[in-house]
Amino acid sequence: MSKIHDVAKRANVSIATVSRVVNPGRHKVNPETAEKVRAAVKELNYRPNALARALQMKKSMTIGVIIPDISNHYYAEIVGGIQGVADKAGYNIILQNTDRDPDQIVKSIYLLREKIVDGIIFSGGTINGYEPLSALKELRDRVVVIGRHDVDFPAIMVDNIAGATLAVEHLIELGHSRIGLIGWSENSTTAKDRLSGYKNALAQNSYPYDQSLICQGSLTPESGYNQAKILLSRENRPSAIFAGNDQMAFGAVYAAIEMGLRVPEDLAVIGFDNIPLSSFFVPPLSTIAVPMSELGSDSMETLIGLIAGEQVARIKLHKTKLIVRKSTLSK
Amino acid sequence: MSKIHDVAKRANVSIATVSRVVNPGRHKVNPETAEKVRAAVKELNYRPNALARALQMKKSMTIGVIIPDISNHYYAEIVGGIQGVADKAGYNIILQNTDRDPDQIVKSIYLLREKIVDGIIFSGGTINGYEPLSALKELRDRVVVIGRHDVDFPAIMVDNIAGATLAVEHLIELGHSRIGLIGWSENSTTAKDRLSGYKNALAQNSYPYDQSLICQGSLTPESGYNQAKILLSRENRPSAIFAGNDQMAFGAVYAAIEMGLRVPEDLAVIGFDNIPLSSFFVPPLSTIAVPMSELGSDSMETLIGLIAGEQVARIKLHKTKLIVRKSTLSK
DNA sequence: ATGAAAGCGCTAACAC
DNA sequence: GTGTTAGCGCTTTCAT
Repeated sequence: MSKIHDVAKRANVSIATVSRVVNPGRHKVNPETAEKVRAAVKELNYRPNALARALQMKKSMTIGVIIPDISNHYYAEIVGGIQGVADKAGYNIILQNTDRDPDQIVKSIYLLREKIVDGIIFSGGTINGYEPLSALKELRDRVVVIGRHDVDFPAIMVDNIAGATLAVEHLIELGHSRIGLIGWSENSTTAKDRLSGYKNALAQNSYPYDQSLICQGSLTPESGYNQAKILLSRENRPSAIFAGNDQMAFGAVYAAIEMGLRVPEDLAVIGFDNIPLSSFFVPPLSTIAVPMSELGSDSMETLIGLIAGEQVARIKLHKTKLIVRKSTLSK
Repeated sequence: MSKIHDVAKRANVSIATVSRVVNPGRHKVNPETAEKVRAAVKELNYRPNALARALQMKKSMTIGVIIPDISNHYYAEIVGGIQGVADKAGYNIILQNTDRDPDQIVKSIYLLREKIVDGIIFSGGTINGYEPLSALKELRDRVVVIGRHDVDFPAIMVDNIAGATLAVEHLIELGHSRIGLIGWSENSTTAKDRLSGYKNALAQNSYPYDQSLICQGSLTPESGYNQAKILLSRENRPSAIFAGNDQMAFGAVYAAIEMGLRVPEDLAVIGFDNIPLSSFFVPPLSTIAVPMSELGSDSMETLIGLIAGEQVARIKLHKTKLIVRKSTLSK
C-alpha cells in the first residue's frame, strides 16, 4: 500500500504538497502541480492512512455506539438511523454490544476512548454508576444518550408515558375496565414509564389500580405467552391486555387463542413499538408506534452538533402514535 | 487525556518502560518498577492511544463489516454473531451499510482500507465487478464473504438448495402437488438457490415445473401478501405455498385468510429463515431454520484464522433444518 | 506556491 | 532491567 511519500516522489513534489491536494480547501496549490499529484495518486492507487491522519488531527471521524444487543430489532433500527446520518457526515461507527452488563458497559467506554472516537451514543442498560460516569467524563461534551438516564448528557427520548396512556385510554374508550399489563424489569426506566402511563390512564378515568392485573415478562414472545396465561387463568380475568412491547403482545395473543379465547372479541390486545410484522399478524396488532430509526438519526445529529461545539437541547422527546388495528376492535 | 509520557514522568521511568508494563509478556521488567508504573497509570487514568499503537504496529484490531442494512433482521443476527467472537478476540467492528448499491460497496471498501482494518467480512449485495474486486485486492488474504459470490475469498454459506428441497419435499409428502413459490430478485444467488431446491424437489418426485406457480416478491410481508393474492386468484390455484422467507410467508398467510381460506386446511404455507416470531404466528409457521448467528460467528472465526496466517477452508456450508409447525399440518 | 522539519502517541531495535 | 532513539504516515507551522 503506497504512502504519501511514494506519491510525492512520483509527482516530483514534497509530501506537504501532496497533503495539500489530498485535503483541498485549506491551502492554495498550483493547478498544474495539483494535476500531477492527482495523476500520481491515481496511478499508485493511493489512499491516505486514516489512522495517521487521526493521530495528527486528533479527530478520528469515528463514533462509538453502545447498545445491549444488535440482534434486537429495536436497537438495530436505532443503529440504522445512526448510520444513515453518520454516513452522510463522513463518520464511521464502531459498535459495542453490552448485554446490559455493567462491566461490559465500562469496558466498552474505555475501549472506545482508546480508539479515540469523536463521540459516543449510548442506549440501553444503565450508566448511572461511578465507573461508567467517570469513564465517560473525558468525553463529556461528546456523549448523547437515548432513553432516560438521569445523567447530565443530552438525551433523546420517547414519550413512553404519553404512549402508554394513549394505549390504555384507547382500551378504556372501547369499554374495557379490567385491563391487564404485561410489563418488564423494574430497573428499566422505559418499563417504569410505560407503567406510569397505564396508571395515569386509569386514574384519569377513576378506575382502580389492581395489582393482580400486573405482571412482568422479559420482552420476548415466550414471556408474553407465559404471563398472559397466568393473567387469563385468574378468576375475573382482564378483558384487555396492554403488553409492554409487540413481541410480548404476540405471545399474549397466542396464549389467548390457545385457551379458546377469540381476539379481539373475548380479549383485546395492544402492544408497543409497531414492529413491521405487527400489521401482518393475525389479527393485525394494535400498537403504539415508536419512531426508532428517528431516535437514531436524531441522536447522531445531536452528536454532530455537540462535536461542532453547538448548544444542543438537553432533552428531545419523540412522540408516539396510536395505531388501531384488529386486535382491539370494539368490545 | 494523559499520554505515555506523563506516566513515565510520574513513575520516574522512561516511556519504553511504561510501554513494557502496559504491554506485558514480551519483555521483562522489574516487579517494583512495574508496580510504580501501574500506580502512575491508575492515578493518571492512563489509556494507551489505540490509534498511535495501530499506526506503529500496523494492526488496528478493528475489522470492517459490510452489509446491506443493519435494520434487516437477517443481517442484524449475522452482525450479532460476528460481534460475539470479535469481542472475545479483542476486535472491534466498524459497520458499513450499502443498501446493495455497487457504488456504496466500493466506497465502503475504500473507507475501510483507509481506516486500516485488519480484515473485512462482506455479506449481501454483489462484489463481482472490477472495482470492488480490485479495491479488495489489497486486503486479499483478509476477506471473508458470507453467501455465494463466485469470488476467490473464503465463503461461509447456507445450503439454500438443500433447505429449499427440504421445504418442498415436506409439502409433497403432505400430498401437495401444486406448490406455489414466492421468490425474489433474479440477481440474488440465494434466491436462485432456493428456486433450484424447489425445482429439484419437484423433479425428484416427477412433478412438472409450472411457471404459473412462480412469482417474485421482495422479501417483505407486503410483497408476500401481494404475490399470494395473485397466486391464489388464479384458477387451479396452488394448495401450498413455499415463500422465500418468513416475512413473505406471513404476508401470504394474511392474504389467504383475507380471501377466506384457512391455513393450513385450504392452504399450506412454509417459509424460510425461522425468525423468532415465526413460532408465535397464528398459525405457527413451518419454516426452514437458518443459523444466521452462526454464519456471523463462523465468518469471524475464519477471518481470525486468516489474519493469523492459517490455512482456512475455501467454503463452509451451513446446514438448514426443517421446522414443522401448524401452517403445514396435514392436507 | 512549495519544501523542510517538527510532532501526533506509541512500539521496538539497539545500547548500556 | 532500563533508557535513547528511530520511525509508523500523516498534517501543519515556518521559511523561502
